[in-house]
Amino acid sequence: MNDHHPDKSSAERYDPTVLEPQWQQRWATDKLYQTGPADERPKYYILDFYPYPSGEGLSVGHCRNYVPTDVLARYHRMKGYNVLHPMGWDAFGLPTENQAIKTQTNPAVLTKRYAANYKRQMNLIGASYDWSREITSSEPEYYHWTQWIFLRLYDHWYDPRADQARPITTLEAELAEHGTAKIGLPLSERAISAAEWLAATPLQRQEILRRFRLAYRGEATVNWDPVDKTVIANEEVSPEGRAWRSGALVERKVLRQWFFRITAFADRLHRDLDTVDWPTRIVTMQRNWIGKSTGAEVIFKTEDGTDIIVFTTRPDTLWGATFMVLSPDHPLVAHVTTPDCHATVTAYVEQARAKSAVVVTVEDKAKTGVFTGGYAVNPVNGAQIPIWVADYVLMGYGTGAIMAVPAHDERDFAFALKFGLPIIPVIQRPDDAARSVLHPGTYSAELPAKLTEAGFRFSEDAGQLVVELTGAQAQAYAALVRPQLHNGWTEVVGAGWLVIFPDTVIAFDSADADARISDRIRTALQVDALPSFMAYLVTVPAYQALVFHTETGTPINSGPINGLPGAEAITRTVAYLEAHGLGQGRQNYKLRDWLISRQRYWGTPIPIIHTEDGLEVPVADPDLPLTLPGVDSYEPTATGESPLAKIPAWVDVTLPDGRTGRRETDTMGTFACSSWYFLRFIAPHNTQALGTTADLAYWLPVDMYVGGAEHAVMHLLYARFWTKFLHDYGLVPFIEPFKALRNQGLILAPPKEVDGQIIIEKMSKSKNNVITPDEVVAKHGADALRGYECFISDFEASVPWSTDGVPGVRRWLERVWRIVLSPGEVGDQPGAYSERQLQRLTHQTIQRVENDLKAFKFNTLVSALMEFTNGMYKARDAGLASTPAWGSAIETLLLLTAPVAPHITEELWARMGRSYSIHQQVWPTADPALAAEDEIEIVLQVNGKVRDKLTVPAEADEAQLHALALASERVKSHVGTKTIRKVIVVPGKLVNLVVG
RNA sequence: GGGGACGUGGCGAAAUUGGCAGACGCGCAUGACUUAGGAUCAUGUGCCGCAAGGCGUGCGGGUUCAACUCCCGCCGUCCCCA
Repeated sequence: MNDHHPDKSSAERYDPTVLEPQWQQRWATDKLYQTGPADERPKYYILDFYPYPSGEGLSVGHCRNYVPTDVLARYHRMKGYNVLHPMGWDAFGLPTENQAIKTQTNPAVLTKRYAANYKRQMNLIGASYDWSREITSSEPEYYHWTQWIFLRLYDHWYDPRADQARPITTLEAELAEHGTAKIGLPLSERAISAAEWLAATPLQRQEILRRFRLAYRGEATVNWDPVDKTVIANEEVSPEGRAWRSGALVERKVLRQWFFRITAFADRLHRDLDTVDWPTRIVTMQRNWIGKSTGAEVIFKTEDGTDIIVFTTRPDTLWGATFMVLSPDHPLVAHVTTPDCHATVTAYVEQARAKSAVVVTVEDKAKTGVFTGGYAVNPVNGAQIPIWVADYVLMGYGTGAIMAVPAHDERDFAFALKFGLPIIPVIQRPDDAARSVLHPGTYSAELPAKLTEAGFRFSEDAGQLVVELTGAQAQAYAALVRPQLHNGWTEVVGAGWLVIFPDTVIAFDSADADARISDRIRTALQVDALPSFMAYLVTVPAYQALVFHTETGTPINSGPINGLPGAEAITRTVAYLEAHGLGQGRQNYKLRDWLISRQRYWGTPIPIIHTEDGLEVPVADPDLPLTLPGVDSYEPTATGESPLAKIPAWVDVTLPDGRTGRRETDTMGTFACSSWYFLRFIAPHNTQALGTTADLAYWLPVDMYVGGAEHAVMHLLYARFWTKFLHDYGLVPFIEPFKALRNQGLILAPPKEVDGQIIIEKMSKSKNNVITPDEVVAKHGADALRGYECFISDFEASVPWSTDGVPGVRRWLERVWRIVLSPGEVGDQPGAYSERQLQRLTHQTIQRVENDLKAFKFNTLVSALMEFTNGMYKARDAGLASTPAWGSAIETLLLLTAPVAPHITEELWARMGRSYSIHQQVWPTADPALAAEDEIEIVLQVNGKVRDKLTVPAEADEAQLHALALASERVKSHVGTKTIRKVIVVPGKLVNLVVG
């Protein structure tokens, strides 16, 4: 190669717009990225969240994850892995359907058009997807298997003893023999006897099995989206009660809907989060969503012996339960209400229903509730406690009934104060803090001196004494104070809990004591009504911080569990309840079953037929896929029925046995499709099966799954659920679908200045600030775009797009271009850079790039390559371009850069006469010996400040460094006459002299 | 209200996890070269100061020979849950 005027010849200039399409075409022709079958190589399955194709196409923000996953795919191919890197389309769903209605176009046509555009853009940026495995969830070849899984779920139940899903036939056999006796149902669920099962009609049996099937149709109060005219899942409702997609205020309706029994898998979904390499943020969000709590069901009996089951996470506070609260929807409300309370209770329940029918609101409203007139018995202490109805207890959580322990639960405390119910502390404060207030004129003049003498700390203000105590001192304090009280009373509050009158001391330890204390105080205060002692205490400012706590601790006033440590108090109470038939331990979850019904056209049809006599008949496997009919109008009906209901030719069916029926007209929400798509990439064209177990076992789980954090709960939770079910079913041998997960940060619009203020907002079509990959590629090429997508910032950080960033990366690529094609023969700075240095840089860069890839640090990976390139310019100026180290450096630079910039490296590889394709070469191996430094720079500090730097052999030991540091002139001048007190030597790093 | 994350030059950001703060890039400045189509190359670029030197990772404390990093308390931004 020659050095004559290298830069100006146009043939030599880097022109991505010419070379990129050429190589893309060649790769496609050669099927370079097509993944073969399972083989002996280790596999690497790297997957992007499959996108919902919209008419707007991809922005540079969408490429934020497509580029890094592509880099990883290319890297792993070069490392010798069998790489699966597929792409498909999440194609069913409302946006496309709404678009179809608006434009009077078939949604399948729109989907094809949008997906084709996405695919074009992905190819434009050089993504190496295996397009032979492309899937589209709205096509019958795909949703055939969505329906197939639905039917398997329908045909299974969850056996809590085996902790796995089993065929429904096993349940039927068990019901015929034992009923539900051995299944371990929660107390709050109605048991079925074998006799009852055997005597049941088919319709009754269907109702019983519905309680167990993993896919079931149940009546439920659901979230109705009045804009999209469909039901949506709880997860799709925002905390403000708005629909996730449409933004409409959600209404509540009672409808028959299809559900998946995800709650059966709640514990495994919670537990197995321990086994995945996911961002902790996402793991925490999933845990919170599942909301596991451990506690107990407790049986409270009403006066007539009816059981009311409550769930509590704090069985240790049972002795402090001074009233009960039922949800307005609780079935026993009418039963416990006495005739004279009937009118108020009925009115309250109706009003509560009306409130919740409008909006799902935040639970922050004022406490409301009414007394039913009924009483229940506290099972552990026999106390009669009133039963109230209040809307702060929700039917959907726990059992819809609670025992109220106002001394240790915030909502109960507020409720009890508002309605004058007794509040009895039953858990010792862990800090044992207590206080006593002595009012002016109630105590003798000698008391302050006596308190001081006895060692009590107190403050005095205008004759009011506030004494700081511990619970342990309460009795001694009472003995000291009582003789000095000549008027009124005082009390020990917080721990120790005593009321001290001149004539007696009363322990505040029961509802009974509460009544006696309140009586005396009421008389003393000369008030007409004082509902409870606590109602008085909360009016004393000095007591406010001490009257209430929610911590676990040692029980007091709690009979047999008094004095036990908190955790043991809970287990002992549960054991006590179980031994006496008063309750049982139980896990509870906030997670609700997954509502899958959508009253819309553009979704997977649910393969169930309803016969005239009310029975559900699943569509037989050979009749799958059950395809969507072609229709002219996609408009949803306002009645809560899907548009499919208006197509008799599709809806009305005759079964082989002659019965007639109607097809289910609800379709499945799109989260059903996305709950298993990662499995279909293994066998996208298999018409006989979803996939074979052997292939699924080879390719899965997904090794690296990359997408946005907005799917933290819904998609990832559902996909995990289906995976666990298919594991129990025997199709797949793994329990978690996604081994590792990473979330890309958002790319925002470039900052713009409006009225002197810098504004950064999200890219959106409506704000007209979207930057497309098309425009960037046209200007600077795909490789520059890819490089900048990597370089822009840490992968997980949100960051505005900078229009100046791409040219910077492009300049680097041009430098690579020139250094490879026109290295020059002689440099003008001979000796400034050594061959050994170039060699070291080469091998250090291999190490850095590889480490950065493993750590998902694509930004520092690119800067390592830039530094490598800069180093090569230095080497060239030093005249190293014809050395062996040079050739190796050039080759390494191209190989390391190939994943980030596949086009330019392929072109340069070819121009160097190397064999096609660079993407099929072996990744270079770093030699630690060649990467090692033989000289390093050591920092010399005096009192922690850098005063000098030394270059020393890398292996210099502590003693040598010590000596060199003391010999440094600059160090000496800073030490001066001061004494050296200490010398810290960190070999390879620094020497710090501590003087003074 | 509870939980979590973050806060570093003019800008995007690095920092092997307690050891030289600001790598790399953008921008800017100066120079070289050139009939410049977003050129290229070299040098410089945290702040204050003529300098010696000092000050610097949101603010205030603490631990340590040594703190962007660990601890405590504030302030601010964002996210999740109520």
